[in-house]
Amino acid sequence: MAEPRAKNFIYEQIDADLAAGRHSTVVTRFPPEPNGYLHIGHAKSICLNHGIAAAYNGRFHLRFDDTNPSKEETRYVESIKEDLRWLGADWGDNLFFASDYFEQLHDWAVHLIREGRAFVCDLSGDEIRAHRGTLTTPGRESPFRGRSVEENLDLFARMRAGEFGDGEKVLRARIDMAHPNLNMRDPVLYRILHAKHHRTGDGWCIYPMYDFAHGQSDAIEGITHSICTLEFEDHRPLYNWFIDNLPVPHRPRQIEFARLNLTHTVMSKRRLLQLVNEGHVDGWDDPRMPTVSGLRRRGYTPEAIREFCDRVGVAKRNNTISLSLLEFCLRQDLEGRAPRRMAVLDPLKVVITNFPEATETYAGPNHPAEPAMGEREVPLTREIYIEREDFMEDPPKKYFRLAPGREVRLRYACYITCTDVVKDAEGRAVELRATFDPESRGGSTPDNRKVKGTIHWVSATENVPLEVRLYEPLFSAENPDDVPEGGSFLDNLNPESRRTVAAYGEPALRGTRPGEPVQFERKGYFVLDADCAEDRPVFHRSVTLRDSWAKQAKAGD
RNA sequence: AGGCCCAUGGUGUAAUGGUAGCACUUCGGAUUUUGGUUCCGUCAGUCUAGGUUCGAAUCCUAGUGGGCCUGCCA
Repeated sequence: MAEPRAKNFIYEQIDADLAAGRHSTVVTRFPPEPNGYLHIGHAKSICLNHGIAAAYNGRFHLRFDDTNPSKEETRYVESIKEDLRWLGADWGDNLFFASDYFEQLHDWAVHLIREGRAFVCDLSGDEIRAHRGTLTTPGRESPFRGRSVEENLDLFARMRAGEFGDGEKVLRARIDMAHPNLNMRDPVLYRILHAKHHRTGDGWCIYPMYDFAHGQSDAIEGITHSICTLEFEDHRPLYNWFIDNLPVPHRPRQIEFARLNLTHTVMSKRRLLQLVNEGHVDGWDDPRMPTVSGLRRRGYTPEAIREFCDRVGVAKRNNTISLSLLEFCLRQDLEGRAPRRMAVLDPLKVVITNFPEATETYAGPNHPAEPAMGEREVPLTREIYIEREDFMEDPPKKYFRLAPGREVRLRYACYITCTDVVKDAEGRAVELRATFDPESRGGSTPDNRKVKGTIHWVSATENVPLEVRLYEPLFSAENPDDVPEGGSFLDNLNPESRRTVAAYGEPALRGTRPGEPVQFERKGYFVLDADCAEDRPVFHRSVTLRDSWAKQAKAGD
């Protein structure tokens, strides 16, 4: 038996089932409804299910839970498959649809009717609700509960034949209207829906409810462990009731775990949809969205997401994971593989007054610790841009970047000393004058003098203009729901969540391909947008580098 | 209010009746041609009260706190 990397309570239960001989193999599944896009919470479930199947050398199924034609569309099926493939969750030949089982499910409904365990009910939706009772009071039995098997069979057949309109009748299980678990109070099994289904078309006008479809679909596929989130805990007795009362070929077991929550974001489909519909973001794949497509566009890698899903753990306690863990996983993954480049995001011109007119070329390793990644050429000219924040006219003690009279190293190139500050009418520095030490070419000097600061730079004449998008969390509050009485999570939307700047990059950036991570030295990891025009590259910042100076400076004020 | 579930540092997660560990975060230090990386260190935890036991984070009871459930959604 495989030794799982992260042992959690689900593995223990599976071990126990295997040890008791209840199963000889392990089969899991990911069962999305094709009515929306996948988010990082789904990724956790995918990694869990796929990881378990892999750990036990079992099978992993992708099954679309498409029992509600009024909400589901083929385009969602495609995007979900794309997201799974990208995440690396391979379902092999095991692609299924609950709608493939409609005929079998229907036969099982007939079976229940024959056994006297299901009946056709004419009550309206409102009446069923009124009969259901409340959390503290028992429900009342439907007046149609006592119909004969023959009448139920006839009525159900006519429901299927399309003789009734939407909502006129439903098929319900006959269980217990006084059950403390409301799911057991004669739950609806089938409803009438004259809607075109994305796969079965007009083949059906009655559709099974989730409860009647899910467990039986698991049983049909031989799923051994049906892993779902906590809110289905109350459905487990019903799940088991169907398995107990139907001649199903296998006996799956439902196990619940706590869904993933992340700070500074929302995770429910409803709210994500609201963000898109109300234009708070550009779309489902907006790089600020916690969707799989948004994270992908932001520059997250499947490896980083899988590592994250591994690290968050699996338990039954409600949890909220810190966004910093997600960012940590990305940095960790990109650190070793992203080629280094230089780009200036907030340019300040520097004229190196004693620099020759001709361009000089310096070699910069693509990675400081991986010589195998090679190097690229970086042109240095008399006029360059540096980051505005890398100069201070009146620096605090521990600032070791450029200041009047101070010397810094231009990364990979040489030392410069600031000699003059050119200011505009408001006294703001608009240009610096500097001199360079010809002895320092290559980044060090024969006298071995120490230069504390190394800053990045880009030639003012040999560069690539870039559009760069800088991101902050979509919500400024850790918990977007943390609002005063009567407020909305939208009140916590971060107005600074996206900032677009015009930047300059070194020429080697021209060779970057969409989706390929790069590190802009000292500024973070970036990714070239897949849809931008070739002559106007757009880079998204995936994540910043850790910045202990920023922290120190902030603590200083 | 009825049923079900949950409770370990700031966050997340281990310890399965026998020394409370790991990771993220925080804060420090070393190294560094990225204030990055790497390395080392630091702060900090078993919800409360009873009980069982030689011994309880772990088992039992009660309390407290939190989550879910009254769709012909999934």
